[in-house]
Amino acid sequence: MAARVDHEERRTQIAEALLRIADTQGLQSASMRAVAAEAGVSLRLVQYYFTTKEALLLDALARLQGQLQARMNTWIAAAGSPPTPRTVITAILSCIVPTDAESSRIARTYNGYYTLVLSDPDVLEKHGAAQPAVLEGFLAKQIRAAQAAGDVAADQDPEMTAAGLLAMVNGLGSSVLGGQRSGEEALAILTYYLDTTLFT
Amino acid sequence: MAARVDHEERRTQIAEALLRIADTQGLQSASMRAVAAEAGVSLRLVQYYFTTKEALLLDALARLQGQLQARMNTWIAAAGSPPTPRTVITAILSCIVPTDAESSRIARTYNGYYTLVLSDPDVLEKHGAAQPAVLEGFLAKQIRAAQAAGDVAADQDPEMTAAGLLAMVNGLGSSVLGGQRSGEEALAILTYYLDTTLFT
DNA sequence: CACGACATGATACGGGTGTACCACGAGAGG
DNA sequence: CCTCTCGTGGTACACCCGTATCATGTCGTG
Repeated sequence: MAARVDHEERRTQIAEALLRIADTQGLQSASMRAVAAEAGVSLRLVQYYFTTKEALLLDALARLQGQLQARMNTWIAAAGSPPTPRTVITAILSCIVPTDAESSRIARTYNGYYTLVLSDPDVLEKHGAAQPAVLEGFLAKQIRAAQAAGDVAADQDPEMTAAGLLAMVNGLGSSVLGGQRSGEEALAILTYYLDTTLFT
Repeated sequence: MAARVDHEERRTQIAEALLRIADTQGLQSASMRAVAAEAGVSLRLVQYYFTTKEALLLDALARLQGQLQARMNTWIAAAGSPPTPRTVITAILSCIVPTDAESSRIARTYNGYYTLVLSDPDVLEKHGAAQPAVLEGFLAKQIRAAQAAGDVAADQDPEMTAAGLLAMVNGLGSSVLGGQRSGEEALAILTYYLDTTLFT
C-alpha cells in the first residue's frame, strides 16, 4: 500500500495544514487531529512525520519565518530599482502591516506563536533564530544609510528609531487583527509617520 | 453551614484568582478548577457565583480594565501639579510600558484576552467598552492641547500621532513580555521618541 | 523468491475540560 | 415549629487532547 514516499513533501503538506488552521481558527485550535483532518491524512501520519506536537509547531514556525522573509524580499524588490534606503525601509515596514490576505495570515499566526512562547519560553530556545532582533539591526543599518543619503535627519539615533518603528508596526498590526481599524488605516498611520517625521 | 454571604466579595475573590493565574501561567491555564484551587474554594462555588466560564472571564476583564484605569489616574496625578498636556501624555504612555510588577501583570493579562478575542470575536461584543478607541481619543485631545501650549509642532495630525504612539507603546510592551528587551530599555525608546521628535 | 524495512491504519490509554446533577445543613420567614 | 430557599460539597458525564501500541499491506533488496 505504501511506496517509498517523499518525506519532505508530506512534511510540507502537514505543516501547511497547521498554518492554515492557525490562520482561520487560531493556533490553539491546531490539534494533532485537526491538522490531520485539514491535511487529509490520518492522525497516525502526523505522528509519523513529526513525532511530537512540539516538533510540528517548531517546523511550521520555521516555514512561516521563511514565508515572511520571502514576502519582504519581494516587496523590497518591487519597491524600486535601484533600491534606496528610503524605499527599502518603507517596503519592509509596509509589508508587515496586515493589508492583504497573506500579511493578515502571517500576522495572525505569528501572534499565535507569540502567545505560545509567553506560556512556555523554552520553545523560543529550541527554535534557533531570534528574528526580531536581526530585523531590527537590519532596519537600523538602513536608517543609517538613509542618514548618509540625507533622507533622515542626522541627529536621529538609528537603533532607537528602528526599535520604535518596529514596535509601532507591530502594534498597528495587532490593532488591525483586533478589529480596531482596517489595514488601510493602519498603513496610512505608518505612512504618515514615515513621510512626516522620519524622512526629511 | 452557610450563612448569608456577601456575593460581591466572593466574586472579587474568585475573579482576582483568575487574574493571578492569567499573570503567572497565562490565561489559557485559567481553567475553572485551577481558579477554584487558587481562590481556595470548591469548583462548585465558581460555578455558583459565575454560572459559566465566559461570564467569569468577562467579569475579570472588567476588573482588569478598572485596574488599568486606576493606575493611569495615579500616574497622571503623580506626574506633576498642575498637570500639563505634556506630563499627562508622558504619564499615560509610560505607565503602560511593563516596567514594574503591576504593569507587567496587566500587559500579560491583556495580551491573553487579546488572543481570546482573536479566536472568538463575540466576546468583544458582549463586553461593552471599546477601551483602546476611547483612550486614543483622549490622547489625541491631549496632543491638541499640547499644540495649543506650543509643546508639539502645530502641523502634526493629532489623531494620526495618537494612534501611532499607542501602537508603538503596545508593540514595545509585547517585545518586553517576549523577552526581547527589558522594561527600562523599552521605556528609554519611548522617552527618546517623545523628547526627540514629538515634543519641540 | 523471500525477508525485512517502510508507510499506514485503527484504536486504546490516561488525563484535562466545562457543565450538570444530586444531596444536605443552616438560617430566615410564616 | 415548620418549611423553604440559599450556600456548599461531591461527583458524574461527555468530550477533546497528545501519545503509545499493535497490526498489516507493500515495496526494495539480497
